[in-house]
Amino acid sequence: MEIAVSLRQIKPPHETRTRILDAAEELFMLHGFEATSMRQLTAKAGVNLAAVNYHFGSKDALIEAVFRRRLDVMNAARIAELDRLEKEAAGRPLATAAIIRAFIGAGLRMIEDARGGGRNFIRLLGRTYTDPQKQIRSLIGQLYAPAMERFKGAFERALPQMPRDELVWRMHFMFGTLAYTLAATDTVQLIAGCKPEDRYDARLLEARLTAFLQAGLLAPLHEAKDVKKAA
Amino acid sequence: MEIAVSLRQIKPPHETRTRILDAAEELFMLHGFEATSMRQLTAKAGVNLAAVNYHFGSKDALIEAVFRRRLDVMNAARIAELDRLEKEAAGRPLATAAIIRAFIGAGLRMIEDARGGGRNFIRLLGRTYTDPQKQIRSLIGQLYAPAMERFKGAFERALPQMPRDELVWRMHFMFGTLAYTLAATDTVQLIAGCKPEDRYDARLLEARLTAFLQAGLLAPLHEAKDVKKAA
DNA sequence: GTCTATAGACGGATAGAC
DNA sequence: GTCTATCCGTCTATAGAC
Repeated sequence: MEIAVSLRQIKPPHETRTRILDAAEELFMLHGFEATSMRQLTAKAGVNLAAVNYHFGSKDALIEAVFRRRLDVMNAARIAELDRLEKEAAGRPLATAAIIRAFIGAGLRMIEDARGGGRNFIRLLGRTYTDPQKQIRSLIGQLYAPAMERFKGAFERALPQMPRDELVWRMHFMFGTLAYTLAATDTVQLIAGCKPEDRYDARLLEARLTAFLQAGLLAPLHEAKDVKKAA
Repeated sequence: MEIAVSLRQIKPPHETRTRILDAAEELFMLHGFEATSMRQLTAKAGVNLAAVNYHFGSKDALIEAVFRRRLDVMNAARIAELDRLEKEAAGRPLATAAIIRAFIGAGLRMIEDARGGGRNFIRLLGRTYTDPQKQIRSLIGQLYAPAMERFKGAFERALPQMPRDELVWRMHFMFGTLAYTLAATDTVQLIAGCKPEDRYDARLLEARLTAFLQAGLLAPLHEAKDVKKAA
């Protein structure tokens, strides 16, 4: 008699939300936030046009939800890995390379998840660090802040001799390298015909990135100490 | 009698084009391509709404013109600097740091040009490497291609012992660091309250970037040689 | 070359039936 | 929760007067 009830049992209560989030993740990655319309998005998700506003309130709120869903667990994993390493080290400072791997590992593992949409998200995330909309960058910054503080502390203990402002810049360079590497798809092919499958080989990429970033973070201090800023 | 004629003499023939390009550069940097409307753009430029289509044909063609105007001279300067260095070296291979400086110098000099709009363009460019629209990335790649080939050759001569595919990846990492550093404005402040004026001190930034990138490019090869790709 | 006016399509959001 | 129908604003592009 109540067909609606039996249908609802087949379809879990939050499936619509999830379908919307997955479709949004992919379309935002492919075309950007502005260029993705609610009509495209709901069509791809196989849900009604009005469902986005019902479940999320607005397009902006949906964008926020897309990032919260993944970033919270991603940064928690980063912090957990750092906790594990520090417990293991029992008070001794960590190796720089180990901290780097703890940071980049979360993103690299996700890039191999092509099915679950993780790869879509990682590419979207890498681009969004430099999104024109201040509101979006600020959301990302807020979601990153706890992990950022945690890793900054770990690097400070690992590199006690490095000036604080230099460390901040080198961490900034590190995020840049990672963000761009995960977001960009064309440059490598542009420079040289690189095998497409290499781009998503997380183990190979991790080795390459770690070697590059470790050397950069540990680089000798530049001599331009005469370039002093005015008070 | 002919007031229109005297007015036209005050206003050079291409001033309208230039005003449009300058306004577009700034608004594209601030809000992105999609979020910038022709109405905002022409209002800011102080020209008529129809002027963009008259002078450029379409919004897409305007976007292309914005990049061509700056990138052509920027990459020509990069190549000229490399020519100069190689002539000076008279056959000996160049130092890695010198090649790096020849590449990043063009962008860093532009970032100091706040008045002429150079800074706007650099931040826009840094973000556009990872633009969602394939058409735009492809344009950028095309405008970069000659300089890219030239620098790849210079690095190959400077680092003859480095495997070609490893070099390509390290150059990719280098572009990423530079692109992100020039495009991003928030991360440095997020990690630590960095003095805002430092972000645009090109000499300081050049020293920091060169130290980081040189070490990264010259890093020992990673040991993951067992990770072989299938044919 | 510059302007006004408008065509014509598409955007996000919502009211209200079911 | 889901759906249809629709409001109303904004968009790019262009026609045609000056």
